[in-house]
Amino acid sequence: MNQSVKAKALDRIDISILDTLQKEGRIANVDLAKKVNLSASPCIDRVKRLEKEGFIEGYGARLNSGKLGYGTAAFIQVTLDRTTSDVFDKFREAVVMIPQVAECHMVAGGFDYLLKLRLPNMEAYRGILAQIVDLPGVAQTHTYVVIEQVKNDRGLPLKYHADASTPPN
Amino acid sequence: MNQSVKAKALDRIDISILDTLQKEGRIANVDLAKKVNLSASPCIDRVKRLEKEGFIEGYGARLNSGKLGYGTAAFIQVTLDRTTSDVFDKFREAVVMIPQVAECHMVAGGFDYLLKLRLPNMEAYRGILAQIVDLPGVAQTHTYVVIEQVKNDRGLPLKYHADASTPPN
DNA sequence: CAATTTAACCGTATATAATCGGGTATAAAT
DNA sequence: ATTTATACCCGATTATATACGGTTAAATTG
Repeated sequence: MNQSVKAKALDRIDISILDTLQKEGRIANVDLAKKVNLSASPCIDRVKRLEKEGFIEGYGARLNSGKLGYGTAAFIQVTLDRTTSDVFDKFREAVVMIPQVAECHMVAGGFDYLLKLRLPNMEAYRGILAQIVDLPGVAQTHTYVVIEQVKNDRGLPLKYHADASTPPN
Repeated sequence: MNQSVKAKALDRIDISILDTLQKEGRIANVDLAKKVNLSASPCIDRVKRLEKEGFIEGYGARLNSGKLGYGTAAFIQVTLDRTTSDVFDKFREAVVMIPQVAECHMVAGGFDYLLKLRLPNMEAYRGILAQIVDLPGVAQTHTYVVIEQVKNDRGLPLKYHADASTPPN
């Protein structure tokens, strides 16, 4: 009983709903129902359940980053000078405030944090790097500029397993 | 005239719509209209226009990856053995076929590709790494396992600039 | 500067979809 | 075998999306 809402195993219809919604988040419930071979009522009940149980966290429009002034992406590896808990906390607190930092991951192996940046162009990079370097505890950074997006996440590869029910938490 | 559909500059209402939709992709048009101080008709007209002009590429549900069996993330740096065009092509073609590869970026600086993986757990990593290493042209790899997600992309930091209209392509 | 054109908007009417309640069949439990 | 629970379908009601016609304001033009 660790979840706020009891979550039973997902059946193949649930998986199909999730898979459809992660690709077509604004599909009409009527159409979603057809797709998963249900009538409208049980279909929307399932969607509501999946939302309440936390499998669906929300919905969002996928925007064209290039057309909106964020056509350039870069990754920055960050190493902190001392690995004490409060240095980490201060860095985290500060880095999340920078809007251009799209993602920040704490990683094991060689350095401490991996940041993903979204920028209008390479000129903008200068300013952002200055900000990153001045963040509390930063010892050194290494930048990798993205030349080409070969594959871009369009959701989880969901599959239904009858045997071992979908791996929990 | 490089766009398939002529796209005029976005005004502050367009930006507000995009910003709302990237966070609440399934908001009712009526409510979206209220939020941006419009009535329903011009609001839905704008949304349709933003879709047609390609600012909005689609909609998707945000799923809880942990609860769906993908609680572990890792980044893999990949260096290819020869940097000829057909080696790159073959690698690309093969890497996109692996479902666990959520993202693949070609990068400048030190190595060639940066992959982001989504995995159920660390055991699954063994199998995937074997696949990656066996991909055509792969000379060496280096893995960074994500310990903690400090910040996770919730969309672009959109802002309206009256002066220089939103940076184009 | 007045007339015309254009663009964006609003309100209303209609079509479509979401939602709710009632009833049924199936499967599990007693 | 009976009861209970679960998941489903159907139809009625409510809400929302959409299409249409008219209005205003700004920009353009004579």
